[in-house]
Amino acid sequence: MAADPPRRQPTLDEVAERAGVSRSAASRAINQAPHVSRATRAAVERAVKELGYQPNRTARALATQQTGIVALAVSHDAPELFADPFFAQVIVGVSAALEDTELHLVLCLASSGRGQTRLTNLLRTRGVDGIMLMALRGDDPLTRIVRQAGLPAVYGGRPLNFEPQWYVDSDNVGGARLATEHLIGLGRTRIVTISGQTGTEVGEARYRGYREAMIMAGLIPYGMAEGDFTEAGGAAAMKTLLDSHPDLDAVVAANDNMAAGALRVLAESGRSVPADVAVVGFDDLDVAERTQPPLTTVHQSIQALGKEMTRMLIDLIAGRERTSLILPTRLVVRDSA
Amino acid sequence: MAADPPRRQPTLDEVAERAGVSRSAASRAINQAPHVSRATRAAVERAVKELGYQPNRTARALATQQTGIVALAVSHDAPELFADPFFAQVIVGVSAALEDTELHLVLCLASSGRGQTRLTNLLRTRGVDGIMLMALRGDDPLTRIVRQAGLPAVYGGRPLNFEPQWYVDSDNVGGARLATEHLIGLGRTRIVTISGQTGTEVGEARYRGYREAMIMAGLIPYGMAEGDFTEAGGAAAMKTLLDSHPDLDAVVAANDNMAAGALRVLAESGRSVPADVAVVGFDDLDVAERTQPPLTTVHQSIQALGKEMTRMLIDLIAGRERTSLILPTRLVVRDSA
DNA sequence: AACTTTCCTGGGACCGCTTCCAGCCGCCTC
DNA sequence: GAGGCGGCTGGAAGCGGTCCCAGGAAAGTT
Repeated sequence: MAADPPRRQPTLDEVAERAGVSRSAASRAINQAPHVSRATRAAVERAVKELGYQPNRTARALATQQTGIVALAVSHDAPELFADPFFAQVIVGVSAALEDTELHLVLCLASSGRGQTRLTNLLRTRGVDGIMLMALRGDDPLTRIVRQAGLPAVYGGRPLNFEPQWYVDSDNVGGARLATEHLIGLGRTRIVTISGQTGTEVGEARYRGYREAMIMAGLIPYGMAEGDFTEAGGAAAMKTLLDSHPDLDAVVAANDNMAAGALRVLAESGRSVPADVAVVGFDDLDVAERTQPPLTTVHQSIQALGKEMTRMLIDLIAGRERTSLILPTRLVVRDSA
Repeated sequence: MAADPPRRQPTLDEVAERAGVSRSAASRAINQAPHVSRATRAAVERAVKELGYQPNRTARALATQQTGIVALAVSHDAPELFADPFFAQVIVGVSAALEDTELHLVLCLASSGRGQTRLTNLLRTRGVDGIMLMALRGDDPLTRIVRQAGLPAVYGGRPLNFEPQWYVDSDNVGGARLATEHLIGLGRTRIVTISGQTGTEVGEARYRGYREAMIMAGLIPYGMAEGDFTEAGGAAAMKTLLDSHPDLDAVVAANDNMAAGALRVLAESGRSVPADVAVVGFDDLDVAERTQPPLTTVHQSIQALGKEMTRMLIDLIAGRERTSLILPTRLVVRDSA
């Protein structure tokens, strides 16, 4: 089945023998440990080179009790949702952070019951040194599983109703505030918001940011409709708001997809953006550049999120102290506001 | 650093002791091996339950010489390109196939030199039982690395200039033929094509399919411009073709992104689709449903690709015979042709 | 009742590496 | 020149499983 004859990899014993030293000495030399004479080190290095030796990962893991593997678990109702570019961005960030370590990444799509069982096994059998979790709801069984495993765990975003000990999150409140303040600075006062699901932390946080900014400016939160983070949901919410608040002059959408939906409905209703109604989104996904007009939006770096989660996990595994992290967001001004 | 006191997992010895049997007996009972009395099995099962025992993955791996891990390596010039939904689809397929096995997936973004080194190490240190490779160019150093590792390896798609022993590929030639024949069936004769990079197997194969269909219908391949699989590239190619063949009446694009670019340029040039010019794409990505008009395109299931690759790899690891696989494509007729 | 055969059993080697520890050596100090 | 101190060294005990094998008990055969 293997492409080449499965010629066994040389072992440490063989290296030691060839170098004329003991296995312990060889091990020490290979691991750059102290208490190795120059001569020994040189002999071992030569033997390693000649034999093409590579220490066996599994054996080392068994001895050190460290697998050199971290898990990234993505929990989602339907595995198809994994296709969201969001996760790809996270993975790119994670990989970047892993790049200058010896760690490898196992990816767990833990949506189904089967997937969760597999993940549980992986943790309980000590198959990984630590884990990163994304897209959890507060009541997700994964949180319990992870807690029980007693392994370092870093959350991406905060589940609702549960503050993990270690997490990395975008500053959703601050971002929404930024967006709203921008509109206020433009002289808008009848500012409504299209929120995400109120059952999610992101949804709640961005809504909170909008409210805070309004109140701090002495304005009343003018109107709100709940969306579901999709283009269609944004469109529906926009219609509702146009009915209830026909004189609105700006809208803060909790993400770009919904903002795109809102733009579509506004165009259909004959309002011009940004003249009649200013719109700002959130996320700064690709779609934001392609809407008509291009979307002013709040930028958050998903890659950075993945990278920081990974760095944090690495530190935790190494036993270093860490505290949770909230990543800044910034406003990207285009034409819609 | 761990959330809970790192209370050691119970070991097989402890289970054996508690069950009042030897370690070997306990091992046999746990692994459903034969030669275990009902009494022993029951005692062991009870002990396992009481202790919450889970065999240590690493120790087992060392003894069996099987890690229970497979790698999916993605080689790409820039890690950002990983954000292409294509890979997400592959991963979903792979995960689905892995779901009813004990195998786990490690994901390797092996674009950079660092990434390649890491992958090489993973293979040479026997960190995985097998590997799947995607998006390779024929001269990719990975092919050599993988060959040397002597591990079961399955390719997704065929690199140019090199036919791997085991691969799963979509029927690109057949798909492009299907698309072209559809246009011919519609009575079009001045059919041009926007190809992918000629340096890629996919690009070449789809171009070949177009040519074959034309020739078999007694038509001459009317014109060709090379794109790069992006929307912008497709647009540029379309402009070129409109200049050189102003009377063209149909275009076969080697993927949906380029087809979308072509549609845009056609609209700008005042031609109506499909009345003046019929357009068909390839891939059936989400974008195909959202173009104006919705795109007739060749559907290939990327998830199926991932799934089949994984099944093949599992078989190879188990020592079963397998031969490469070419997955069918089918035409999805929408409005653009 | 003696002798196979069958089924279980536990002992122990082994997978390949890390790491503790006692011992050895050379060198410095007084 | 004896005692002390460090740096290296190899032996051996681990990490936590799998699995071969010899042997013992129970069952079946004459």
